[in-house]
Amino acid sequence: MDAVRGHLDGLVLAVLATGPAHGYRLIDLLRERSGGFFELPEGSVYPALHRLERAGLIESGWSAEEGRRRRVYALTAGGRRAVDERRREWRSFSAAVDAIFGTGA
Amino acid sequence: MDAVRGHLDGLVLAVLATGPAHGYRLIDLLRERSGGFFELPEGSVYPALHRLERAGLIESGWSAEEGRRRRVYALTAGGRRAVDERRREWRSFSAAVDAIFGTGA
DNA sequence: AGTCTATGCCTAGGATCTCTTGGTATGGAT
DNA sequence: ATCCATACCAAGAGATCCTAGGCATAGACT
Repeated sequence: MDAVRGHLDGLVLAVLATGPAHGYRLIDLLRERSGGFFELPEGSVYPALHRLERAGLIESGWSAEEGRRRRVYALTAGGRRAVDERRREWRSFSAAVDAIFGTGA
Repeated sequence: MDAVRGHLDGLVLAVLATGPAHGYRLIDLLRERSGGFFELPEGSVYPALHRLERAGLIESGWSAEEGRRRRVYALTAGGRRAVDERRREWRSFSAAVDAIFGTGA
């Protein structure tokens, strides 16, 4: 999934905008909501989560239900603003790329 | 323009699919056809062209008209196939991202 | 004649990001 | 008892884009 490069953070934020989730669950949600397109390895998603937390866009807490340790992430106020920003950027970007590729085969 | 990461090669191929061009002109075409969105520095585009030529997707020749030296690039047969492939990949990818971002603000 | 700007090519190095590969641990099923 | 899914993490490799330079010619302006 090298094509997500530069867009992964926005995607993670967008999923978390629909509710808190832990890393492993997030990978499932990204796959499900993309119609199976995104099959992201843990080695991509976990670093992204740490990055976003360092940036103050998400925050985490440990959940101990069922005895399984899970780090659950949720958007901060800044994160909620960031989602809208990333979505706007994505729309501009994809419109630009669409214009270049045109309506070919 | 860090967002193009991973998609620049496809964009370059798409522009060259509409006719040969030299590097400097390519930068103009990318800006014009994207409605001013893509303002790519030479340091991004020239390496991309060299990459694509090494990969056999484009080929170049020197043009000396007007005394100005220009390296003009054109798609190879493999390059023409690659454009269609890249466009399909882009469509899949952008549909997946759209699905994740949803129809929010 | 000299200078400036636009055109036109190029490269080295830094920064960032994703992926590969490996490790650790628990819970449930066989 | 063993295996697989769940669940977290980190180190290092690889790829790519940008910054910041360098070099050269043509045309315009002073």
